[in-house]
Amino acid sequence: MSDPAGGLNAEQLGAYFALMEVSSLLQYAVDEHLRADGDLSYVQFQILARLVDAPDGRLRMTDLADGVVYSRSGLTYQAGLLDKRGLITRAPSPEDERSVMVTVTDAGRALVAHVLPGHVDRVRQLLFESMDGQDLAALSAILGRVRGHMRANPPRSAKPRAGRNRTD
Amino acid sequence: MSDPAGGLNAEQLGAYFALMEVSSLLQYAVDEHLRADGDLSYVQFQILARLVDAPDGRLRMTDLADGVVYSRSGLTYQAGLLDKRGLITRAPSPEDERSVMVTVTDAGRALVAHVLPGHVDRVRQLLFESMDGQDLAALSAILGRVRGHMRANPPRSAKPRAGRNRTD
DNA sequence: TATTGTTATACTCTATAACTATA
DNA sequence: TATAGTTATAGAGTATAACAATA
Repeated sequence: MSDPAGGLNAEQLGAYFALMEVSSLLQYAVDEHLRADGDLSYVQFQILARLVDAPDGRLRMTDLADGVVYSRSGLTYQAGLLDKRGLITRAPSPEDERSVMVTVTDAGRALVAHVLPGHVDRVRQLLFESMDGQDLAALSAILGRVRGHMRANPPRSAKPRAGRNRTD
Repeated sequence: MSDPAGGLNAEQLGAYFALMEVSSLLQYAVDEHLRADGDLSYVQFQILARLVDAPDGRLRMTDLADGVVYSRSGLTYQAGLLDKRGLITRAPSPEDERSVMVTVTDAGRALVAHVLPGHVDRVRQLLFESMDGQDLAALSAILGRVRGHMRANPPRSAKPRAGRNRTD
């Protein structure tokens, strides 16, 4: 039942396509809003939001990189942009001189606060307006489980390693 | 962040984050596979897959553009790459000389056939391995409804128009 | 040696506008 | 005039590898 000819049945295929289209449209809409309302990409917003949620508004670069899928250099690039705009500051960590502590500035907090209502509003309008409480509970449960499964089973090389691990 | 004004409750926020993470990881995994196994981006795979599904393996550029969110020039760019590799051909439509008919070649069909099993397998492993029949039915129903809602309510300007634009 | 982060570089992708041609 | 598609161009974003500094 779950593997006809090693593939997906019609319902699974439909769910897959629906998921891709929904997330794509949602991503597009949210990105557009963040850009128009705060001149932020979704990645930049994620970085700021994480910092706002962190104790003292600070995180190490490495901690920031976890969850944001990109490479280290990609994070450095984005952090550079945010730094230039005065939304974050970077300073070497006193505890470990190799690390860089990233801190949200007041301007950064203000921008997140400015952008958040509209952001959340788009998500509600697009994603939740056509769902009732039961749908929400079901979706939460399913996606939560899937997320856990995905985190546990990185398909091949979800994240690049620094050292050995070179086979091609 | 815990109480966004007029926004989402904790469960909604959690579902939103879960959706974004799941789709992001799935997109990443699928993209990686397509690139490794067929040197195709997800967009290119979508184009080829649409053509394979189309009658006679042919579609106009405009028809291809619908559903693939990108701009016309973006589609031209991608089609150019596929053309160069001999996976599609392009020829002016006999019916309407303005249109360009895109056709999958045998090589294009072969590549899709080559890549599809692994593609579908990744989706099954990542997305459906942790779901039972009930989950699948619920997810299908919910996402199908959300998709319909999203298609009916483009947030602002989901697709670019040729003529006059807003001034904000 | 391993880890943290930056830089240099090259490449992919996307969007805008100007352009051609057909209807 | 409106539609279909291409081209030129510019910009954002990402990945890789080489690099420096600290543990």
